[in-house]
Parts: sequence; C-alpha cells; structure tokens
Amino acid sequence: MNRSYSLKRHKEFRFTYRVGKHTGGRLFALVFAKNRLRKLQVGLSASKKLGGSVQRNRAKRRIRACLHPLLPNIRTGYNLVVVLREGVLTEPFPSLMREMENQLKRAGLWVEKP
RNA sequence: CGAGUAAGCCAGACGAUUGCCCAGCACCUAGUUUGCGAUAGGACAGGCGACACGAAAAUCCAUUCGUAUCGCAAACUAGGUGUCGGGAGGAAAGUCCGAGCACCAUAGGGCAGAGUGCCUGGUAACACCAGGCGGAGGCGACUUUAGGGAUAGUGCAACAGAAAGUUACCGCCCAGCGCCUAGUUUUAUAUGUGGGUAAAGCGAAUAAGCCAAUUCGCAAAUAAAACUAGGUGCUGGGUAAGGAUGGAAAGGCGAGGUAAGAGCUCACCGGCGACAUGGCGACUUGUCGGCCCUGUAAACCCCACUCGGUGCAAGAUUGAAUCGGGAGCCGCCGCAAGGCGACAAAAUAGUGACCCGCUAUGCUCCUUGUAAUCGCAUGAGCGCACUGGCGACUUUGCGCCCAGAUAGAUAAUCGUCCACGACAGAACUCGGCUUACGGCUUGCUCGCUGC
RNA sequence: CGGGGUGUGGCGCAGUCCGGUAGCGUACGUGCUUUGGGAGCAUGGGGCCGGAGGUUCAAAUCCUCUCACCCCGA
Repeated sequence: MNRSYSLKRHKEFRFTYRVGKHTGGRLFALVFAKNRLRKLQVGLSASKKLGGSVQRNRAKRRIRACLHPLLPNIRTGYNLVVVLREGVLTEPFPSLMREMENQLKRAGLWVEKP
C-alpha cells in the first residue's frame, strides 16, 4: 500500500466524516465517502484511548497489513477512514481479515474479482 | 546459603512469504539549464525570388551577438521499473536545566526581575560530573547532603506558658510598714463568784488564837508597752538556681561562693573570636581571650557570581503572497470636484519584563486564500589504541558514516529454539538531570552453616 | 513539537501571593411552619486540600518529583 493512497490533511478527514456513511463493528468502524479522484484514499484513526504511541502505531500497522491483500477487491473512487478500537491489538489476525471483508461488503465497496 | 552494597553488560534469535521509508547505481519517460550544430547562397548595379525576429549599420545579404525553433550530448529535477545497502531507545518519555542554530532587539541610563550558593577542578556550557572538606545515616561494604550570611536590618514563632529575647507572674532573699500567734521582761488591775473548808489563791512577817487589814514573796489570770521568733498582707529592692507549657526557655554539668543567687569564680565539655600551624582552598590542629549573642533566609532580605527575548509552527527561497477584494471611519492637502495616507500634533502598534527612550505606521469590520522546497542529518559524532591526570576529563594517531519520516516508515503472518520477551516509538540537534522498567555478570561487606 | 494553566465536602468555587482556625453557595439529614408539598426559618453531618518526598516547631499554602485534565501557538 503506497503512501499516495493515504488521506493526509485534516480537511480531507473532515470532508469524509461530514459527507460519509458509517458501518460499525467490535474491532473498528468504517467511514466512507465518494471523492472526485479515480483512486481509493485510506485514512487510519487511532485515538489515545488505545494507549501510547507504541500501541497506536502497532494497531495501524496491523490494519494496513490486513487491508493490503484486499486492495484489488475494493471499489475505487472513495475516501475510506478506519476508526480503530482497542480489540485490534489483541484479536488474532485471521478474524481481523474476516471482519474487514464483512464490513467492506456491508458498505458496498466490495467488488468480486478473480 | 541468605541479606546488603557498588559497578558493568544485553534489550529475544533464526528461517519462509507478503509489504513500508531513505540513499546509491542502471534503464525508461517528462521538464529545465548549458554546450555544439542547423534555420540559403550569392550579386557590377538595380529588380525579382529567397530570408524566423531584433541589434551592431548607413543597399540587400553574409558575419557577429541576442532571442526563438529543431536535432544531438551532458548535468540537474520529478515520476516509474530493477538491483544493492541502511532503517528507533536506554530511557527515543517528562520537558526540569545547559548549549548550538535561527530570527527579533541591541546609543545610553534607571530601577527591577530570575537563577546559582562549602572548596578545588572538568566542560562549549550547566542547577551536570569528578576529587575533597564539614554534617547525617549504617555493625560494615558504603550511601547521602539547596551546605553562604541570623552581631546589616525587618517580619514571624498559632495554642500553651510568667516570659518567645533586654522579660520578672509565682518563687527565693533583703528592708520598711500593718495584722495574727507564741515566748520573755516591765507596769497596772484583780484573785470573799460558785463549790469545799474552822480558814476568803498559797506562804511568811507585823503578831499574839481566828478573821480582817498592811507589807513581802510565790502562783495563775487579764490588759498595755517593749523585745525575740514564726506566720501573713502590702510597698520598695536584689535575683535568674526552681516553676504545669512548648519544637525551642537564655551555654551543659559539677564544685566553690552568696542574704538569695548568678560565668560571679574554677575544672571538664560545647560554641564564638583572635593569633599561630598544615593545606591552593573548604577546613584541620594548637594556644590565648572574654564569656554567648533562641529558631526561621525552600520569609522579606544582605553578600558574591551569572543572565537580552522568542523558539525549527525559529527562519530562508519560490509563489499574486507581511496577499487580494469590498464597506465604513479618521487625518492632511485643496474653493470645490477630487487626491493622498504623517517625512506636523495626536493616536496606534512593535520593542529588550518595566520606565525614560527607540522604531514603525492610516485605523476598524466583512469576505477570500493560506501551498511547495530548504532548514534536516559530518556532529562539542562514534569505536579502538595511546599521552597526561587519583578521577571527571584530555593529547595524539588510526578507522567508521550510523534513521531522516511529514497523518508520520522498522512491520504483518507462520514455523523452530530459549532465558518465554519488562518499560516503551526519533520529529532541529547535542550535553546532563529526573521518572518508568525485564534480565545477566563481577567485585566488596555482614550474618549463618559445613570442611 | 513548543508554550501556559487547573486539581479543595456530591456539584460549582474562595482560601495559596504574605505558613498556625479549612470556608461560601447549592445538594443531604432533623426540627419548625403548611391540610400536604414547595419556598422560608433554625440546626446538624460530610474534607487526611490529586499523589510522593523535602524545608520548617508546624505545609492546602514554600521547594522538588510525579499523575490527571484543560487552554494557546502557521
């Protein structure tokens, strides 16, 4: 997952939260909104509730790792913000993948590809 | 073996798959810059045609220079692909000190403010470090210490207590006066009231039987005066031994001394001062002196020394960019229309805490916009050896390049092993301090047991 | 990343500069008042001053460390 696919500015986050739709879950929540670009932009949000900077960085790394193999299946032209909850730190990785797939399908961002 | 104490070291390892950031190299694409070449030749003259434009220039051209276009080459920048290399800490943390660096300010003065605080040294500097001095703790190894000045001044010391530093409430002692009690002496009065008895205090004398009377002596009583002793009250004085309190009570303790007492005198101890001794110094040791002066300066303060402010969101470059647009107000010039914005005054803002001062400027409101690159990784750098030093540290030599992101990179998953992984994630950079925390090793001390 | 501030009864705040008694409003309990409630009046309880260490005879207050929360900065 290249850097150019990431949401950067505070403005872009604010746009996504204001316009977007939400799906919730035990481990994380998705917020997504259509953008004018052709590509997908992803932002990760980890609050201080998760712990210190070590815990926050670790949570974001795990989510990036589980998002990476799913990238070809995600509809392009959207801003996607993943809000992390505390379970991300302790959940086993395969169930993290399943949860991500389910939420993407519920959000309607899932595209079946061979 | 246990308890303790000091110092040092490590910060899971290996493999597989999928990925992230930076730098180098190679190739491709795009852009910029530079260099080279090309963008017509020739005419007596003129014309025609030709010539990308302009200048040197005065017919055209050639030539040269500049610009433009095209081609080639090189360099740089950006993107992509491939390959190779590197990729969090001992605290990266807290932001408590000290610096570098950057901008602002920096004529000078006044008055403040902040910090440090035993000595000597180390360092770029420090509130850090080392070695010592004095104090404190520990059986010890050892640890710890904001540790100048309280005779420069001011304040405070609640409650309690007589009193919190020139004080006298009680007590103790002395003197005077008053009262009370006891004793002694003197004087005066009275000892036929009741009972009892021959007899009226007792005895003696005048004196003879009794009584009375007189005198003397004795006994006891009352009153007055004087003296002595004791008690008590008041007044005046002496005293700092003792006194319920308090964190702290006027150097401690003993002896002498005194009316009672007191460093009033003396011995010892402690403190202070002077002198001498040793030491660079903090200080140590000794002698002498007078005899003491409470505590608190992490209370104000005094003394000595140090200190400009703000911080990489500093700041620089590019960019329309301390922007631009609109409305209102103020001032100045002008007869006015209109123009201008102090280089009058006033005002405002910025300034180095503040003031004198200095500098700058029209002011207020609304709207819009606020990006990229650099700073940014060779540094008071790290490692090894060596020189000097008890040590902190340092001299010299050799070697090394060791994160540089910008919503923020070191990972995810699986397997094997072991000690089963604690605290914890760079954000301009260093030197310290403090706080959090897993494991290992070594030296030393004390105790117990065995040989 | 840098700078600054605040923690005191259940709640909102004084007191901290300049050290000795912790107070105010509201809430709570009891009584009075009222037919009853509210309001009002009287009265009472409730706090080791965020935590640890130090200075001091004595600390909410002074100093150091630490924890939590809040604010500001192109």
